[in-house]
Amino acid sequence: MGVSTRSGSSRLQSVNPSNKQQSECNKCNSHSCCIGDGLTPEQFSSLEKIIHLRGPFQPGETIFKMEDPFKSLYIVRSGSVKTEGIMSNGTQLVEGFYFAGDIFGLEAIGDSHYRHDAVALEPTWVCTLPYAQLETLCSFTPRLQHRLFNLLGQKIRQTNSIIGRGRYRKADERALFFLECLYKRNIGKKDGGRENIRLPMTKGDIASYLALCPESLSRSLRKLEDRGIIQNHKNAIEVLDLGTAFNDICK
Amino acid sequence: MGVSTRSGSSRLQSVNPSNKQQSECNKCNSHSCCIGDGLTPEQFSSLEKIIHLRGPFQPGETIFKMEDPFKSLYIVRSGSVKTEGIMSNGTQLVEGFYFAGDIFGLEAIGDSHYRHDAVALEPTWVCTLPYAQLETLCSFTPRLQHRLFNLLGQKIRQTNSIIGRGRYRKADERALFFLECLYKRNIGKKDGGRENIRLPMTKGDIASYLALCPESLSRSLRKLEDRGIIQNHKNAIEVLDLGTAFNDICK
DNA sequence: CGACCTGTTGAACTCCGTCAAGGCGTGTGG
DNA sequence: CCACACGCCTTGACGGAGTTCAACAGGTCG
Repeated sequence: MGVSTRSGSSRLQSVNPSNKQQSECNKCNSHSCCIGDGLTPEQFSSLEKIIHLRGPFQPGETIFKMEDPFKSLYIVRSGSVKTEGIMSNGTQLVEGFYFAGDIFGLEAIGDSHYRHDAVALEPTWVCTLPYAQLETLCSFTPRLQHRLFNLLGQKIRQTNSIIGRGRYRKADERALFFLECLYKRNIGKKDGGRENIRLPMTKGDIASYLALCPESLSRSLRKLEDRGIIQNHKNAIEVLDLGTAFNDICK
Repeated sequence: MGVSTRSGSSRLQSVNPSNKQQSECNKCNSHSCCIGDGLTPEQFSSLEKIIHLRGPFQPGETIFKMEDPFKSLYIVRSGSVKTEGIMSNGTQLVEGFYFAGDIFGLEAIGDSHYRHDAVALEPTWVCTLPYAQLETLCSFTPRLQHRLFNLLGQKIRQTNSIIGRGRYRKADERALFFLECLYKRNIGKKDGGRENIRLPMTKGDIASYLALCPESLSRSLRKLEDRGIIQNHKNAIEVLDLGTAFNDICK
């Protein structure tokens, strides 16, 4: 869930759709992004007909809420999104982070409503994929069906990898693993010569996502900093020696 | 993942296919089980053509291994199955439990191989659903496609519910929540007047699944026993007062 | 019978959550 | 412009929950 561990479509550059026209995704030549990979032009235009661009959402603005009836899947076009649910005791918890090219809302498939809120972390544009129409389109387009099945399988694997195995890790390892995931997505995005992981979410959000209290995360980051692995900033983390540390700490 | 929280198809009785003929599933009138819900007879027979019955697997016997190339989804016909993966440091961890009517192997969709081993917990029969053929069939059968999408969405929700939210719970709550899930599946299966939860897996497996050490689970079960909520046996747990305790402890 | 596996119990220690306080950046209002 | 409040993050001290280590009980299988 959330922070992607894949490599393929994760390099999608974020494109700022400043005009409300359909803008070109520099991977797929379409705003339908990664889901349209490998379609013929005709299939592509069918897909484009059902997709809508929505935005901009301002930081903290809600894209959909738990109570909303499930109508659409979403793809992040630019910006970033968190999803957060609520425990039976009332505490909120962050369930995923999504960046440009990521699809979200998959958890709601087969359900009547969403199970969590989706909130923009920064100025954000999204594409909506009306699900009923998408499913119909899939039944005429084996390639699209194949893509969607694969995305769902991938989502399950990601959840197992990050959430599932994260449970067995200690706080330091969780923090490091999280950074590793973000880092993989940010390859090539060097700010001023140094490799930076930008953090559009708060540290509190990260802590919640990792099932840690904010204090524990803060201490873990401090430890990593003391070891010379990272440098901790307010809205970013500077990467000094992530690779070897990762192999070292997470074995 | 694993322990199902749904209610609909969970009541599928386990059927012992003692003859290798196609045997009747008493919900779907077919060994294709829940996935074939709502298909026309012709669609049904297409589905049945690609499905194969395999078994019996003996306790501890492997149904598929991590290294195996992904070829098929599986449905538990009778008996029960655990899936277990391996952490980077080498420790094994149980990722799911599956009972009659449950589908497993979904995590492998879109991947070249399985990500974990599947092991029978007791004498077990399974149905194999060759995935490539299933996908092809889906593209001719919107209803089947719909079912499979829904199963995938459901799987994601289950994982989020049990694994995701379980992380924030304390040991006692995790144990209780796990029992609650099993109990819901076992409604109507009263052994000798008292409500029993049969445990085909070891306590160690359960502990691993809940991300606890076996000692902690043992102590948690003891606490629940002392409170008069359950009675702990070797391969079963007797339910005394689960409902109120659940509302009480998990709020 | 003894070897082995699973599960349970006790004691010591470790990690992390909780509580409390303070620093820093930002926005607001005087 | 400064004062102040507020949210976010950090740091320290403490305590509790859970892991680790060790020993043992009960069942199963050779």
